[in-house]
Amino acid sequence: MNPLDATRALMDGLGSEANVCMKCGSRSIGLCAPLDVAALDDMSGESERHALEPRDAIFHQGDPARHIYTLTEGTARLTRVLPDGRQAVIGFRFAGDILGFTPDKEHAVGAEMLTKGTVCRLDRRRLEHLFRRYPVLERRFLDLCVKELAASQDHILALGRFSAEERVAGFIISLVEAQERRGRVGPVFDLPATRADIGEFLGLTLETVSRAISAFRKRGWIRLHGHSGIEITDRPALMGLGSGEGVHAA
Amino acid sequence: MNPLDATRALMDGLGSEANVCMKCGSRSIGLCAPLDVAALDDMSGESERHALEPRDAIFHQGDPARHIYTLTEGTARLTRVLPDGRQAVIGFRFAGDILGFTPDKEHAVGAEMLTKGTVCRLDRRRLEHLFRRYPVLERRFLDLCVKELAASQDHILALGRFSAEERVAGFIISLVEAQERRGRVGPVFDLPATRADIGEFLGLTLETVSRAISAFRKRGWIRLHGHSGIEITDRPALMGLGSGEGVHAA
DNA sequence: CGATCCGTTGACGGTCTTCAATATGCGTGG
DNA sequence: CCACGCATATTGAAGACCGTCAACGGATCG
Repeated sequence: MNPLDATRALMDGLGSEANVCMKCGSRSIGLCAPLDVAALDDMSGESERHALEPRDAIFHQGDPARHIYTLTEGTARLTRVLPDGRQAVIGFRFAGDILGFTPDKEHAVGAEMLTKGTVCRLDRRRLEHLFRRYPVLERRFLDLCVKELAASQDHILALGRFSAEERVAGFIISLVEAQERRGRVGPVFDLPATRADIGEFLGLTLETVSRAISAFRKRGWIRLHGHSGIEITDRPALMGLGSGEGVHAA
Repeated sequence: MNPLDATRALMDGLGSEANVCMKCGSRSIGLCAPLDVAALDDMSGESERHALEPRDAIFHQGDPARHIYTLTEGTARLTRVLPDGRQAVIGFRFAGDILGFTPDKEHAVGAEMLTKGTVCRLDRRRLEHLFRRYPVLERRFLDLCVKELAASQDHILALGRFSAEERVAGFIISLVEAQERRGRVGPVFDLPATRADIGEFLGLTLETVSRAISAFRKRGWIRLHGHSGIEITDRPALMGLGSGEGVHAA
């Protein structure tokens, strides 16, 4: 995997294929891809939808892990907090991604909405049941999980070795690519996270993120449209910086 | 999971149960735990052992992923390199851990020995075959993979939010706990990685790692025995620092 | 016994954080 | 529709932390 794909894959998280799941509506569960119609029916029949507002929690760190969720609309962030209150954003999740899957008793991370949206909730025991009935589903979880792991490792690489501007550039590119993979076309893309959210994801302060974005703007690499619109005007430049083709050339 | 467990679980990686695998000898493959004797026999019959020296590569980043490996003796590191040559150590692996499992065509990380040791090599197609014959094995991979993912997320948290000393303290604690879980008792533990390796794992330079270790020594928290022996003399202090009970108290 | 690798320590400089002030966009209610 | 107020973003200045460069010390091995 290209290091540029780091955050991209991370943010895609579990499930990013584009096919339609019966009850969940327009956007799909990547998981459903290998299932036949009967299985989809099973799965849909056992899930319930919930509408959520910005800042609503889907689940909290430490909650008993009784359900898994599919984010069907909107954007969410995964967070992890330390005993002393410091917090990090572990990743962002978009429509089609899966949240809260763990073999543990409790959720190790919390999940909160950044925008309005909806989730599909599936009881964990029912998922186990589905695993037994459709073994291919379990294999799919395994594959997605390994992909996610690779993405996390890329993020580790970025946090450990990238400068502030490199991280922000990589983040913007991954955000754009994630939206393109979901069918977005226009030159203006969504920037659903605040500077603070981005900073907590990249291990930077919000000021440093803001300065990096301003620098890109001044160099003519991007243009901002309001508080949540971003246009890429020099994609190669951003990609070069964000994928580790640093000055430290080999 | 306690944030302190971050690196610990990461370093344990896939597989840490203590039971004996037929051919691999003394230390076990965690994977084998749920299998019966016939299955173990199958698995052992299809693997081959390799002896390795320090700095030997087990596989390189980009190699076709044709095998998976069980580290049966010794310590290894997983590395990932950037186009410009910058490198990060993604994690350390110890006896009993699994290396190189991926659904992708190529290895996304490289693996090299830090010490002398041996690995058990299993053809990937044979693993797929075993998955079909013993479905519980696949489920085990999934669980281990999710655990590993949680560990990576803790490492992300550490890289993004911990100071240099906090990271080094957390690393030492996890190293010690990993060895204790493998049955090591004495007050003196093994430190199989160089300052440079530790630095590349923690996103620091070797000098900064050295300074942190010196600081702990001067505070009476640890004592060094030669180049690869470390004794913990004030464990609560190290644990407090390494688990994020920072000054920023809640 | 010299060579080499690894670790330690010091001085200096850069990057990013911190603290602070100001500006801009956005929603609300007049 | 415009004015107001709040949240978010921007920008500046100062300083902390860590990286860089460099010299030295100690251990191991041939």
